[in-house]
Amino acid sequence: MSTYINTGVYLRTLWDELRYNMETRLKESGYEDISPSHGWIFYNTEEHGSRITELAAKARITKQSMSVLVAQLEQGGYVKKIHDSTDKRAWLLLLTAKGKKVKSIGQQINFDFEAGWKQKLGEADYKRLRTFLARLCE
Amino acid sequence: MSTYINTGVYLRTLWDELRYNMETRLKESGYEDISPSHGWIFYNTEEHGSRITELAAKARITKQSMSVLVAQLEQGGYVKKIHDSTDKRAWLLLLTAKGKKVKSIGQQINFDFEAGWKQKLGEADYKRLRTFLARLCE
DNA sequence: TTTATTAGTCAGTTAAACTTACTATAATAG
DNA sequence: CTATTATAGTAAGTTTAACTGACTAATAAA
Repeated sequence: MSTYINTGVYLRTLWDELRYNMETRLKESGYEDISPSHGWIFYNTEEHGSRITELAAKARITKQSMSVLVAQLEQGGYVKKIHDSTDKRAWLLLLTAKGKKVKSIGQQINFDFEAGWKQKLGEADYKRLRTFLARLCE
Repeated sequence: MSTYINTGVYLRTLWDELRYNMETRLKESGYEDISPSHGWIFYNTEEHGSRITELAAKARITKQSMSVLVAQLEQGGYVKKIHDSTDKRAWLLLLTAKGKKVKSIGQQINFDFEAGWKQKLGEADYKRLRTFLARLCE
């Protein structure tokens, strides 16, 4: 009488493992002032610069909350703000060299962790899994 | 020059959609005193009863934090605590009838949402996806 | 030119985590 | 059989990341 396990439970379990790993590894690497919510900013800040309002909307938090997170990263030297030449009210958020380094470290940490998944499923099935997930995210 | 998207990004995106849907639907159904953190308790409280310490460890939060969440659910009438006959220090947490109802509503909400995913991938591929995820969660 | 919208800040609040310190019960070691 | 240690849970206070409401400045639209 095994009960049906919602797909979301699997997603949550795996996402949680991944996030836990990231926190642990980043702390080991000496980045103690970065939290998962900051991580989102590293990942979603565009090369050419992103607006706070735009980031907030994508992250589904208020612009005030995003302002606070950004201010923390600014203090840590991970991001900087420049004036937006096309709109004098607006700022553009950019990753600094330090920020870009952390971003790539983070991506590598996830990539390494996911290598364990690849091994568990085998190369072919892991690729299929990724295709399915990508289709669902479209 | 498309860059590799970490699998975790897909997981997070989908998990986020699901959670957002759950919050919206539960509120619509009139359950405004239940948050995602409480949802975890509904899902993980065993039929025969669970200890706070045990739940806290599984959820990777402190027992104090779990105590607070449990107290809130207790006040809402979703759970009750009974003495553990095998250990006089301990309590066993149980879902009340109201709690069980909310749990099944929640599962149905997710199931309905995931039906959209099933449709997007097709029955066969969705089943494969679930198998892959289940294997990774083992 | 007034009015509405948009980008962002400031001040204060809430929720869910945290830490440190505590009580009560149980298990174990001398 | 006591003394110590471990475990279950509570209490008080703190931190963090979210929130709301009220604001300024720049821009767009009527």
